[in-house]
Amino acid sequence: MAENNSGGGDGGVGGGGEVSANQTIYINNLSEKIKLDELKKSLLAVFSQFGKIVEVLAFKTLKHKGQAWLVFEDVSSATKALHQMQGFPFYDKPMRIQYAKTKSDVIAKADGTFVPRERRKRHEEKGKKRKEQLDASQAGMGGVPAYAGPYGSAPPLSQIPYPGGVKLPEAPAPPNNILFVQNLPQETTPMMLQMLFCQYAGFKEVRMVEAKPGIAFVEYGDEMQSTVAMQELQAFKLTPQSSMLITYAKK
DNA sequence: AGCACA
Repeated sequence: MAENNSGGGDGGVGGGGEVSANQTIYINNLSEKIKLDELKKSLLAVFSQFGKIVEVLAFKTLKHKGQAWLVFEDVSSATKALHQMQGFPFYDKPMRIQYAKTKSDVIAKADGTFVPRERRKRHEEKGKKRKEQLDASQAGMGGVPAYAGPYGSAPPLSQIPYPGGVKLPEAPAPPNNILFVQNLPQETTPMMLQMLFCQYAGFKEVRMVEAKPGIAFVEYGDEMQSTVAMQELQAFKLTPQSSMLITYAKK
C-alpha cells in the first residue's frame, strides 16, 4: 500500500536553492520596462485562474525591479501557479517563479504572527554555527488578537476587471472583438483552436496565419465576449511546454 | 542578479 505524502514534499529536485512551499510566489526575470501598475494588473489577470490572490507586490528600486510577489490565499494555488506558469512568456520574457522565502506581511497579519520590521531588522546575528531547535512555533501568541475575517477588509483583487492584456506597452491594442493568440505550438491546427474558443459565447471564427506559425486570430461578436474568452483561456496549454498568450488584436 | 511588505 503506497502511502502518499500528505502535503509535504513534491519530488521536484530543484536546480537552485530550495525554498519550502509558501502562499506567496516570488517571480523574477520580469520585464523592467513595464509600468508597475500595468505589471501588477497583468500578473493578476494571468494568475487569477489558480485561485484567490490576496495581494500583488512589485517595486521599482534597483534591488527589486523585475521582480514581484504574488500572495495567494492558499498554498495549493501558489503551487499550481508555480508549476503551470514556470517559464511562461510574459512581455517576451520567460517568468522564473519560486516560492517566496518568507511569509508575506498580509498573511502574517491575518494569522496573528505579524512582527513589525523595525524590530526584525535588528535581529541580524552572525557566528552561530550550532543548530538548535528553537522553533516554538506553536507557542500561543497572547498579545495579538486575531480577527475573524482578515481578508474581509482587503479589496477583492481577483475581481478587478481585466486591464487590457499581457502585451508590450509599445503595442497597445485597445480591447476589441478580435483576439490575437501567440505562442502556439507548431502542430496547432485551426480545428484545435476552434474546439477551444467556440466554447464561449459570440464565437465567430478562427484564422491562422500561415506565413507566421504560432499565432492566430480569433473573432467574437463583440469585445465583451472576446474578453471573456481571453480570461478563460489565458495561458492555456495545448502542450505541456507552451502556454498560449492572448491579447487583443491590433486593428 | 536581485526575496519585500509605498
